Amino acid sequence: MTIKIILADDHQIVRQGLRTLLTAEPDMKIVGEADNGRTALRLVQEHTPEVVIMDVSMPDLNGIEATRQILADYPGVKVIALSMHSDSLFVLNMLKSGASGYLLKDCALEELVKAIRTVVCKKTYLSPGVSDILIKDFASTWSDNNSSAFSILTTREREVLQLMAEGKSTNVIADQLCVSVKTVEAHRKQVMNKLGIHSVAELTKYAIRQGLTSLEN
Amino acid sequence: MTIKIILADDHQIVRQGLRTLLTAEPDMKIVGEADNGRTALRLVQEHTPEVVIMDVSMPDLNGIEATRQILADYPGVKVIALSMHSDSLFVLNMLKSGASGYLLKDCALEELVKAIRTVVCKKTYLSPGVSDILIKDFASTWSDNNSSAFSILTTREREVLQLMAEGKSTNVIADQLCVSVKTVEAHRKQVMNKLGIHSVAELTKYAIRQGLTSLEN
DNA sequence: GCGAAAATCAGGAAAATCCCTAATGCCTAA
DNA sequence: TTAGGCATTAGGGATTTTCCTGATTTTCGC
Repeated sequence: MTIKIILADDHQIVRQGLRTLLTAEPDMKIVGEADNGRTALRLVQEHTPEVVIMDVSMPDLNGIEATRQILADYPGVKVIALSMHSDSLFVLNMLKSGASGYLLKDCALEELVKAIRTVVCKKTYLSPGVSDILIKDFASTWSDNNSSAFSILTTREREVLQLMAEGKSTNVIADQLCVSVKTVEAHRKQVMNKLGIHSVAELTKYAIRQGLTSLEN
Repeated sequence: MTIKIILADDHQIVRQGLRTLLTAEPDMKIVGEADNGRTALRLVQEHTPEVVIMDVSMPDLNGIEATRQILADYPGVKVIALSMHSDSLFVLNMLKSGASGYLLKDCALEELVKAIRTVVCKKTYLSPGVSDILIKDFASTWSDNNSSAFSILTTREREVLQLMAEGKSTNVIADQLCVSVKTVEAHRKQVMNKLGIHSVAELTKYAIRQGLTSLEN
């Protein structure tokens, strides 16, 4: 049986590399490619793949949020996170969102094949080094700190927050989400109230700390 | 001869610890304490100390900027940077600003005494580990990348940018700098033009990358 | 000193934000 | 099954901020 795979990464070169590698495997087939989370979401609905290779930080809709939404609708899909940073916040948020694996981008390409085979067998796969991060972090701050963005904010609110933190104006956000400016304003207001933060600058910092957006881009 | 010292750190506990340690040295005297860069600046004018112990990230006016301004007026003053993070951006910007030493906060307190004695003898002192960072970084990205905030923006513009990135409104910034709102607006506009960035969110990210503000606070 | 750059400020138009209100749909507990 | 809570959507009008243009004073290097 063929394993259907979707690639989601905003760097074309990365996608090319992965595609080349994976097409060499006779029992794997890439059925779709996305350069942002929103497209990935749509492709999953279209193709119901077994596995999604998901970059953590992507513009528009990030990998963490995309993973949450995919798994809410398709709990059987296996998501493997792929990231440059071994930043613990990203790793933890990604795994909290339900990812089955976490790979660092500097790992050997062959590792990805191994990871895919592992997760389709209902197991999980972590890059060497990632598990260390987990242990260190669980031991310290994160054990019961459950006030992350993912428990206080609604899905829509997180979306709006991310877009704000990416520097988009209310107008642009409204367009992108296909709702009125007023709605976006309402969400932003709600986010600010919930977090007790009333400036875009501090909202941006919060979003970065929570892994909703990154310092780059 | 007594070495006059000024402490600038926004954490009271840190200042207390340092004070306790340094008062044990018969030839050293703390002549002033500040919890932000602006106060530090004023204290230097008042006391013309030999040494300033300067935290890198402080609210209102950060340690990097404060160091620049102090050394512009008092080139003989020795500034020793003190920081939690061994983040290379902070280290490099601090040293570019003219600091004579860089200590990590997790070093032994006795190291500070050693550092002070070293810098007053016209030499420099780096925490073990900091020099590694320098070498690694100079080798890679930083060799000629001179488009940092410190070469494009004026002093005033950096001040305004930092305050913006701390979430302060134009109004508050104007108050704090004792100028009119219109002036702050003009500076912000200028900053945005120079950087080609036109949203507070992205300005904030830029400021973080440049070490003008930190993710906390 | 002199010129360029920096820092300061004003007025009015345009845009974004804030505050209040409210309809709709969905889920849950009584 | 119905009432209530929450998420999402949205409008109107007041308020605030931003944007654009232009101008004066201050500073600083040569």
